[in-house]
Amino acid sequence: MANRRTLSAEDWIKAAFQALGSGGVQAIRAERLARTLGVSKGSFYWHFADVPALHTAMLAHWEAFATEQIIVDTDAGGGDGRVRLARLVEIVTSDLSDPYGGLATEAAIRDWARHDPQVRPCLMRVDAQRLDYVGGLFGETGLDQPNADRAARLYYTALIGAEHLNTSPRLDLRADLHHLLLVLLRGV
Amino acid sequence: MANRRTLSAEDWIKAAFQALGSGGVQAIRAERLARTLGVSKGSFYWHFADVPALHTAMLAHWEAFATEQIIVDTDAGGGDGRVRLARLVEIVTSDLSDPYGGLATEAAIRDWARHDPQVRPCLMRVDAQRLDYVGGLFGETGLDQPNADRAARLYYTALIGAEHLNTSPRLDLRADLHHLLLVLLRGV
DNA sequence: GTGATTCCATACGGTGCCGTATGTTTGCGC
DNA sequence: GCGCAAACATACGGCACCGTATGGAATCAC
Repeated sequence: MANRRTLSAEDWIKAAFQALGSGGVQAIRAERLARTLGVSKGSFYWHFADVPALHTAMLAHWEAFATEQIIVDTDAGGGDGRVRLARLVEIVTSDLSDPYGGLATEAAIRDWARHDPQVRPCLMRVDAQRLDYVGGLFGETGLDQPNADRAARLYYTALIGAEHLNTSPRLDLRADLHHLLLVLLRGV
Repeated sequence: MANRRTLSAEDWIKAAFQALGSGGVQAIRAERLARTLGVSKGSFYWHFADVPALHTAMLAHWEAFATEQIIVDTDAGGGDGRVRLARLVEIVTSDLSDPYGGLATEAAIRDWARHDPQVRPCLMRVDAQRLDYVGGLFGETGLDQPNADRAARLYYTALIGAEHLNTSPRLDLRADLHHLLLVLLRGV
């Protein structure tokens, strides 16, 4: 019983993302999370009005996090646009599963948005911001605007696809994605 | 009360896919489906032992369907490998939502596999068969084996990505995917 | 120290679902 | 027309969850 401090809303949100990643949206339940955190559900209903309130809090956190996380992770270590674009492949093909930013979380939210119209605009904003960022990186390499934008859309699409195909360890897409990057960088 | 015949297991499976596409795996419930079909749940438990039994029946149906559906749809209308590969773009970017083969169903199953280890091998087999087929189409266009395989992996990955990005009507990936196909067909 | 506020526990009624057990109708064999 | 099996309906106990209501400990305000 080392840690006996009181819980914060962020603790609940983090646990909720853990549940989201491992079981989908339906796994986010008040009583279940309470058991995981070792408290009663009375605690939950003090921090949140109800489960939908937790949902919106999660979305707000994730939107702020996911929008800049890709930028921070990609810029870490420096390098020019080409190097940073290549780093995106490593990020996507590595299966680090930390909340909030893990791949399981991302995939779960993308699936969540498919069944909940409230989530869709949030995900669309994140995608749009990321596309702008990736397009900027392609622009840094010397591509003109239309080619950079198209390369960004295709590259981002392939990365999302790889994210959803990582269930199969047989097909290792890392080298393929690097090759795609090379092709796209040629402008064509 | 026009239709008063008795239900078959396929009727239940079709309704279950409908629920899967619109609400995810957790939406597949015996009593819920019974209400949708206008019968009681006693009917369900006559056709299936329990809900997991329905799940396995669904997977068996989907595996047989999804494996050859892409082949049938793509070959419909004929054409050489290049034409058929282009047809894949139209299939993926169109949002026909019929069970079983709809895009929502496909995405839901791909998400289902992420949370249920029993589904994973089924999805892996489907992906492998489709990759072989797409690789064969690229081979028909004159690419050598390694290039055809790599093109198939990248093309299939991008198609899957587009499938999961179709929540956003803003980015119309159709033209981009056609462009990617042109690039991949050049061998490189 | 005591009043208020924070943070949580406990207890409650209600709902939706599961799986089973058993009754009921319908059609077919003969 | 009778037995029989298919294809349901009905009714039951049980579970997991929701949200609320209320009580209690712990901490701070002053």
